[in-house]
Amino acid sequence: MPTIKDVAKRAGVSRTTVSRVLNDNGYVSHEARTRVVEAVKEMGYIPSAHAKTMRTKRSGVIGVILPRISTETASRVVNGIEEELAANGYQILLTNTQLKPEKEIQNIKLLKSRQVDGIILLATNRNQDLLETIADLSIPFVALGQELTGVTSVVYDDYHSAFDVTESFISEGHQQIGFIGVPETDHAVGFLRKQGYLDAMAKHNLPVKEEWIQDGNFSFESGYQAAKQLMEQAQVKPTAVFAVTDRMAIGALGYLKENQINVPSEVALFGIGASDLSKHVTPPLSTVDYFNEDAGQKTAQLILEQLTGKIIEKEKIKLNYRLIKRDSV
Amino acid sequence: MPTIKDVAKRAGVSRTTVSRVLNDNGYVSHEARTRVVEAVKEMGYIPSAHAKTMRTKRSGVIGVILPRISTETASRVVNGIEEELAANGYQILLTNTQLKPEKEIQNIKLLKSRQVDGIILLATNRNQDLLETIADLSIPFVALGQELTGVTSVVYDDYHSAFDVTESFISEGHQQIGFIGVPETDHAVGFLRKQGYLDAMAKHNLPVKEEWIQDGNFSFESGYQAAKQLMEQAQVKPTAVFAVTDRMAIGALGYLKENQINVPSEVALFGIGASDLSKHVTPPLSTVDYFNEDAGQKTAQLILEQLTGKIIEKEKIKLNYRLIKRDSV
DNA sequence: CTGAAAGCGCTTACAG
DNA sequence: CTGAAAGCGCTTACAG
Repeated sequence: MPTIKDVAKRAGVSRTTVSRVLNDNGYVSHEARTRVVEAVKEMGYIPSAHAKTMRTKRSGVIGVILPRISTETASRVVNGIEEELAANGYQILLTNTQLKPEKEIQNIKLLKSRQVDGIILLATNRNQDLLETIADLSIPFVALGQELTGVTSVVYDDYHSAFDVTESFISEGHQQIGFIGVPETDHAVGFLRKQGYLDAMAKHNLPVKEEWIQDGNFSFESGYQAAKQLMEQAQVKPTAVFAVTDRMAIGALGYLKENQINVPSEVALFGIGASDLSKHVTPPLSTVDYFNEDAGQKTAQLILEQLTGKIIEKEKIKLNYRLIKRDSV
Repeated sequence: MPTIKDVAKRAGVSRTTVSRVLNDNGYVSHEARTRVVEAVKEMGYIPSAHAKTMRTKRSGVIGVILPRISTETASRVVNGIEEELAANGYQILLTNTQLKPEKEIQNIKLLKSRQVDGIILLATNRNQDLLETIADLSIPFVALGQELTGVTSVVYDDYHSAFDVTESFISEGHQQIGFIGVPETDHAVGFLRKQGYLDAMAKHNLPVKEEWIQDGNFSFESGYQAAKQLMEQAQVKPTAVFAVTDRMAIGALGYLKENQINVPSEVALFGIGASDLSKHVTPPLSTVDYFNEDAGQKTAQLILEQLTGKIIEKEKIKLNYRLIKRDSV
């Protein structure tokens, strides 16, 4: 691998001059510039990003921490982030935590050791350890998906969207509404969405049976099992089911179809996520679009603002959403 | 940010000693070690990966170039790669080309400038420029998805799987079989799968009408349009349709259902990819499982072998596949 | 068992 | 317009 020294020698100039040509800053005579450009091309010279980073304290890389790499949501968010960041000359370094909270902290340190200029975390919890690690960090940081205290956060409107879904069921005449959630350690998906459901029910004076509330774990299978519980164990069977993710909703749909329970006439169904899947199952699943790409883009913009020093104080941004009603209701 | 110098001062030793403790190599007295470990903890010292890379010429990072980040296939492959690489102490740097061939070369250079120890490319074409760029590269390189001449490649068995799908239709009595492919610039998906289809037809002396062969572009919509062409334009209508990707197959399914064409009794349907989607549409789609995670893992293993110098000559690995027959046939 | 010094490949004041 | 020199934060012979 040729270095800047080799290029300098070949072009008959100093390293300083080569650097100036490469970065297009400072005065360089036309003739010198030409010789350098030529040498670079001839030698196939590629500057070392590490040396540059070390010297300038800027890597041009943003670290992105995902809970899991192979989910539609994550993919879309990353697309939004990537687009915005690439347009501004930044690259992404992706890591994933396999949903293990301890790996979040580990990954933050790893990214820091790689001198990333900022970190975006798709958050799934609000552990104290995590918050402390972030507080100790001296680089721009944005959390997406959970509101973290003291941290610039972009969040979906989990509460209101869940509220709206529930109210939409109610407005269609449903009174017994089942709920498939996830554990509340995931504050956004587990707690807030459930709260939206409960508050909507309460607002319309509809009692909620304990047995109507089931916990899943994001998987199809857990949605299937939750639906089974709902339909086989409950004294009063729900006429509508709200699952907080499309995957679980579709798992539930599988159970219902398997047992000849018609959707929507016997049980109406709603999910969240606007996944490709939701559009193509039969009947098409009603769901909530969280505009994940926009979320990624917005998050990237916040990082960029911090990077360019435009903002100092921590921001909280709540995103829009949209109910998509399809034949499952 | 504290550096190794600060730690050394605090611990009352030289940088050399700190380095030895950090990397656990060379002799260090128990006492000195203890002081260093303590200083590191107290100061929250995180070593600079860049400085280390620069000095050692090893970054511990493997670059992975994806055509698109938000596809199920890519996600699964990355999962397989990540798992294998992480287990061996390597990290991943992801980039994506947005399906633009010129960005493949650009990304290779970018990764090289970041001193990655190796590169994995999920390939979509076999351009001469690309091959030359790879040949000039002096680091381990593995292509996945296309057989690239002179490059260690891991490929799916596009030809035989397509052959088998077609023969499976034939064995069920189908004689008019439509085909939804992609342009042949994608040698694996465009050319080989079509060849498998054609050869299976030929083997059974079944003529193939030109109008039975349609090109899509991987999208649902293109599958929909292709099916429309197939069913509305063809003189002799197919009784079975083979789409080379699940997305296109499901697009086709959309068209068929919309037009009350029963699947499978009027038109049988097969895809490739074993996507989540395929399992959950109605009727469930028959498809081919390419075991993407295993593919990623195998690819990572090849990179690791090159990294540790176990192999020199270029390898070609063809992966297994499995037909999954569901109610769409 | 320990440390001084060189060097990885860049950029950036500084001096001319 | 140009270059010599210092320095970014590490590791690694080498010498003791």
